[in-house]
Amino acid sequence: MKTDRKQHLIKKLCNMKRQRVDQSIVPGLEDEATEVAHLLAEPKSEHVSRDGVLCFGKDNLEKHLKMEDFSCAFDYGWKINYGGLDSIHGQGGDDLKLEVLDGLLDEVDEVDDIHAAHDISGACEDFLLDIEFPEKHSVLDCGPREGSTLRNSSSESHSPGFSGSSNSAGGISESSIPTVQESNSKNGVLGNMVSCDLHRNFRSKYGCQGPVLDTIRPTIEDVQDLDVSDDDEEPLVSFILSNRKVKGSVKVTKGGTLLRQKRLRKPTRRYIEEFSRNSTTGKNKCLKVRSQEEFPQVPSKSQPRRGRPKKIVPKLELESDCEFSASESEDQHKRTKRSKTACDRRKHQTMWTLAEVIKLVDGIAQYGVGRWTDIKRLLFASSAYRTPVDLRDKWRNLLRSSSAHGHNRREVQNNVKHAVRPLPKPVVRRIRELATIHPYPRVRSSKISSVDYVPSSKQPTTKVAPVYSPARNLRGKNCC
DNA sequence: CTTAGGG
DNA sequence: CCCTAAG
Repeated sequence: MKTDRKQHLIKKLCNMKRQRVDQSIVPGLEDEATEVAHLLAEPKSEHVSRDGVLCFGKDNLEKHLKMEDFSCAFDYGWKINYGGLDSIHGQGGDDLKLEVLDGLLDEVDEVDDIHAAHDISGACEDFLLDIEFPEKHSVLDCGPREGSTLRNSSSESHSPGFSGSSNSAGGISESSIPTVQESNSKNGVLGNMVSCDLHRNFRSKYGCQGPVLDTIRPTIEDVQDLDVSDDDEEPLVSFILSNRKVKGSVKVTKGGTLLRQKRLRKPTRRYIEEFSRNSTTGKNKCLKVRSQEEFPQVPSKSQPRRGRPKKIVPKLELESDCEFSASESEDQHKRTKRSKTACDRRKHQTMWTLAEVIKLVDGIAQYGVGRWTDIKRLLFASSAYRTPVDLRDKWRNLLRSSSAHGHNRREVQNNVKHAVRPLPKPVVRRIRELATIHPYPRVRSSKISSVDYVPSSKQPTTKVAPVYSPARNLRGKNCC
């Protein structure tokens, strides 16, 4: 009987929520919500609380509806259920999330970003899940603000009433607080306990940064354990979890298990080797430096991922180490050298987000191929990583991939989509266009063959050609 | 220092 | 991503 009523209430609530989505404000909902919340809290089944926790991050409303009422509705499924308006807003929300995250990441609210993200909004729909991983990954860069960003954007997606501020990046921080409260009240629908928990988290989050880590981390661990088996079924969940883990300033690329893996993997054999070596030689300085790099908190702007200095520091140490290790065999010495360099240049494979790719493509469209430093300075100025060389490499890869499954088989591409990181079709199209306009040296041959490139068409396409020389000037002028 | 190209 | 050669 209780469950019966519960369901009824949930449906009712659901309807109200839909109303709310449309009308943006429905007085009296809070009361109803509280009532339902009590009912739900009583059974205290595991999944209720879990859902509550998991729903915390993104699309609370969506998830609630999905899990409780529309079990078949997932991902964008729910958008379909809710018709045009919501579809638009939902997409807008996701789109916005992209923009906002990226914008904050770059600390520059460039209009370009918005353009870029907007361009791909259609594509995002398909690739949302794929985007989210890298996207959240990049969130690492903006620790403190990330929380509010996420929440803000999430609420954007289900409450059009707030979408007024969506266009201005400046309004985000302002609107985030009230929005958060909104989210909380929605969360409360499923359980006050959860709500309380969230409130705690929020409070600590907005109050002070320090304690947050300690507060959140245990929660994460708990939820993580619960969630392990559901990871496949609930991609959003993993997304949320990961995001929260990110708040713990731990680098995470995917599911929760990776967290521990990474942590465990940190003291590599090489590291231990070095450790012992250094301790025997009594050179702690080297060790210190290494330990700093071995445990990178986040690729923050203040600590560029790979700076030129890195080259210098190890070199000096190497020299002194050579002096010290006079007794060592040459082979060992050689190995030390190699391991040192390898250690310093360890791969921090920061995945390219779709937004980044689009920015890159935009930049290339603007400045042409080969002006990597300009593109880097103008579009990736705030991305501490991503050297011009990286951009070039990425472009090379993009060319390759775009030409790989180009005109041949779209279906295959769709199949590959799941295996490899897919590239939205519009983006691929742009890449291919750019590739035809200015073929990349050397790769050109394969490129041309696939696009049926005619050399004469390159010059007439003056759209980009003239940019080349102005860009030169720009480079000189551009001091920011 | 920047770019191209190879690994 | 990394490294190196070339301008």
